[in-house]
Amino acid sequence: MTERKARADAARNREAVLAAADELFARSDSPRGVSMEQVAAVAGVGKGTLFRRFGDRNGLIRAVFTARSEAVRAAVESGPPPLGPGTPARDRVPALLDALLGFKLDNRHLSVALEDAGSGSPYEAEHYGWWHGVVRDALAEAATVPDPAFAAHALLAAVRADLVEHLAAVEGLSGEEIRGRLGEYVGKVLG
Amino acid sequence: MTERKARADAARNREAVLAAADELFARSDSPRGVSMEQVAAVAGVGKGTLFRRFGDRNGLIRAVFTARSEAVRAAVESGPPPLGPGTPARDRVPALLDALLGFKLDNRHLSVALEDAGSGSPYEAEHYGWWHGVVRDALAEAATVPDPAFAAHALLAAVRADLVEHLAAVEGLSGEEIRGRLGEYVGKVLG
DNA sequence: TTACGATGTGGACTGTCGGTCCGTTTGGTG
DNA sequence: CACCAAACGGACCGACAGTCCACATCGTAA
Repeated sequence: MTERKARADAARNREAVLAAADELFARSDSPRGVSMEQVAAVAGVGKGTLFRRFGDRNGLIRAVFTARSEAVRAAVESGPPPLGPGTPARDRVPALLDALLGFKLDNRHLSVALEDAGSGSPYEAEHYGWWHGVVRDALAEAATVPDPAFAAHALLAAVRADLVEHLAAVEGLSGEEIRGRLGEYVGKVLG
Repeated sequence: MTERKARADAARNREAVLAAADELFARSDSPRGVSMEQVAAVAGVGKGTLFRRFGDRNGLIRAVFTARSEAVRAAVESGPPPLGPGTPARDRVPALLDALLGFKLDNRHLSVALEDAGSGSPYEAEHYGWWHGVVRDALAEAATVPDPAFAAHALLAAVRADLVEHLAAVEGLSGEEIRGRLGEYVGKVLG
C-alpha cells in the first residue's frame, strides 16, 4: 500500500520544460530551429531529464500540444452547444471545424511543429484520431454526405496547420477571412 | 559564340543520381531513412557532386519528383479531355483531382518525401502552385463554388500524400476505393 | 531527526547526417 | 596536343537527437 508520492521537483521540472518548449516554438520561425538542447537550457534542466520525461522530440511536442488543447477538447466533449454534444449534427460539424481552425490560428507554431512531426505522419497522432471520430460521427448523424469517414478526413485536411499557415502568412488572409471561407466551404460540403 | 558544350559525364551522373534516389525512396519505409550519402553511393558518385547538382536535399527530391510527374503535367497542359484544356470545367475538376490522386498512389514514397520537405511547407513547392492554379481556374469557370481559390486548396488537401498513405496503409483501402470516395466527395463539393 | 534507497538529474559522450571545401581529374576546344 | 573551365569526390565540419551513468535529492520509516 505504501505508494511513494511523486517527487515535487519532478513535477516542477515537467512544467518548466513544457513552458520553455511552448515559448521557444512560439518564438522560432520554423519548429526545426528549436533544438532539444535549447529547450533544456531555457527550462533550466539537463538534457537527460528532458528525454527521460518525454521519450523523444515528438513526445515533447505532443505533450505541449496536448496541454494546450485541453480546453478545446473539453469544450467539445462536454461543453455547451454548438460545440458540445447534444447539438444538431448539421450545426455541429461547422462548429467543430471552426473551433479546430480557431485553435490552429491561435497556436500556429505549435500546430506546425506537431504536424511536422519528425518521423511519423500526423495521422498517427492520437489527437487526430479523436478529431476524426468526432467529425465522422457528426457527419454520419447529419447524413448529408455519402461517406462520413472519408469526408471527415477531407474536411480536416482543409484545416491542416501548414495550409492555415500558408493562407495567413503567404496569402495574407486574416483569421476572420479564413474562418469565413472555411465556413462557406463546409456549408457546400454539407449540401 | 563559342558556347562550351555541356559535359557528357555530368548528364550521365545526373541521371544516375535521379535513378538512385528514386530507387532508394521507393525501397525505404520513411523518406528520412534515406541519406544523401546513400544516394551518392548507390549512384556511384561523390557527395560533392550530389550537392553541386541539386543544391540540397530538397532540391534533389524536387528534381526527382519533377522528372516523374512530367507525364501528368503534360497531360493536363495539352492532353485530350477530360484532363486537358478545353474540357467543360464541371467535368475537368474531378478529372484533375483523380489524376493527381492516381499519381500519388503510383508514387507514394516519393510524394511523401516531397511533402515531408525538410524545412519549408509543401505550399512553397512550385508544383503545388501550379496545381492550385489549374484547379482554381477550373473551379472558377464551373462557378459552382463561392471561393474557387479556397476550394482549390481544400480539395487539394484531400489528396495530400500522407493522407493517401494513411488511407492505403492504415485503413487498408485499395486505390480504387480511395478514388471512388474522392470522386463522390468532389461531386458533393461541386454541388 | 536521521539514514536509506528509490527516483530523478545533468551534462559529457556518441553516431549520424546535411552541407562545405578544395586539391585533383576530365572532357571539350582550337 | 595543350589548355582550362567544368566537374568530381571524399575528407572534413558543425549541429543535433538520443544514451549513459556517477551523483544529488526527496519521501519514508525507524
